[in-house]
Amino acid sequence: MTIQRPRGTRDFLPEDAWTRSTARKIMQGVLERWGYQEVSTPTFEHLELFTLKSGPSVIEEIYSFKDKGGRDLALRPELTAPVMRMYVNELQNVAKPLRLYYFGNCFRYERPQRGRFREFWQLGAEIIGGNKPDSEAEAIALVDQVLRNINISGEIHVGYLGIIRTILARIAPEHRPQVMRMIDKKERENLEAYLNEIGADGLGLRELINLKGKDALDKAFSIVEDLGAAEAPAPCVVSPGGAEPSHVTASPSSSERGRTARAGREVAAELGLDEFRQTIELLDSYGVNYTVDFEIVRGLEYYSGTVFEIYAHGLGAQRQICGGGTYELCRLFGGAETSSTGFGLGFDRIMEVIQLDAKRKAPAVLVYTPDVKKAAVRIAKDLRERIPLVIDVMGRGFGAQMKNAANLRAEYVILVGKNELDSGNLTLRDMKSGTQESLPLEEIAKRLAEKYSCA
RNA sequence: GCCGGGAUAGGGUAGUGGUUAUCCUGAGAGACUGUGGAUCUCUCGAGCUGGGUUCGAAUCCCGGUCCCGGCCCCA
Repeated sequence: MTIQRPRGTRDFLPEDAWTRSTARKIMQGVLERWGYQEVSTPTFEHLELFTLKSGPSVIEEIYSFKDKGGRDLALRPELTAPVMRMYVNELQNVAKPLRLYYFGNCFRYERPQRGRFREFWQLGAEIIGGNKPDSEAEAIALVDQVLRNINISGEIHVGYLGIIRTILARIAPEHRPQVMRMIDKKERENLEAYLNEIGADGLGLRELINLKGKDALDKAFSIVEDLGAAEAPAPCVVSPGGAEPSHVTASPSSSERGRTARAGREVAAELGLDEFRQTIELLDSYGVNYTVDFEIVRGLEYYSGTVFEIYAHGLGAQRQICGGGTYELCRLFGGAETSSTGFGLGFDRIMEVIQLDAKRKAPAVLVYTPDVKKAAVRIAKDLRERIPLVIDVMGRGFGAQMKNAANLRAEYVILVGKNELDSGNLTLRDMKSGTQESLPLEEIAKRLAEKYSCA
């Protein structure tokens, strides 16, 4: 019996690995052109980093362990928390905004299924300390561009949490997590029944989450105007999984507590709905195709403004390939509060649907007669300064080397034997056409370098 | 954690309780020490695992592992 891979992990064979790294390079190219700098953090962190962000219930889904010094550690289940930890630890004093991106493997203890593994890769970006609408539009436009560059089309759904938080404030705190969960899970009937049961229908919540597409924003304004007529208690915070948050995030409007009966426009301003409108308008300027969708809530308390998700077609049950939004995490990790906008892309799900035009080019092959092996090795070493090239290490004869070169799908073969060494020119063979030319080494290197540069 | 379907050479597969477990592909050697993916010959290589039923199990039954699809969850 051979040793198997651990459950939920994968091997990437050469072809897969090439596709993955090619796609990653294309995506990183876009991020670099938008001025984002790559960062990288440890594969494991203190468990507390993740429970602080997502609540103690995440321990169930995390690979955690005690090390030999008795420390509680965890393989990272995501990368936003580590990156923000790094920011708080080491980058708080650099000029804002800070544009960072990351690519790395993450680990979750979950039941594997399509598009879900125990070791998976995330690529994401964070823009720290920017002006909210501008940052939000940039983040969404950026991820849109990243996906375009690898020929992935997805539906971008953009939502906004300000209004929902305000409506939730009119519901008793013990009911809030459940309501939020039902919205997130799109359980409409359950939600309706539950709202009736707790006497919270008529707050405009159902109307709000049904708003989709072009007119959604205007209609949201009118719902907010209706809200303005009623008393507006303090906005609330919802904790994940019903856990009690020990780290309540300050809401922008908490100082407004107690004020009553305001005009709708004022409420809208206070909720940042005008800011959301700016975000939307900037998205139009960027030329992004999106749908306004107030049903996107991303059930987590640290999201504070615009939130968005992207869904790909042809992926089965796990079709979300991107999630992001504006959040407040710095204070939670012991830093000065700074709002950030970011997104994470599920790299593996993207790899399930990606179609790349390019294919890996096979290296050139240097075929030699066994009597000139030592000279052939020196020539190969020179050529490798410029082009990918392999040489026989099996002790094969000339004919067998040719056969092997053909099997490798090599497009070019360089022939070296006594004739070549005597004449000072090498023979370059084009394997497709079968034509051969006698050329100096330098000329061959130059020609092939061109062929391989546009790979 | 739950439901359903699977697992046979490196990859893809056939077989139905009973001889030496099929076929394709792959890999290595040779025919062939200066010219190709062909051909021929030879070689390598397999019933996930542990129990049970049976004279006999790759085949039937049970447990486990892993894979696939879905549920739960999804930072």
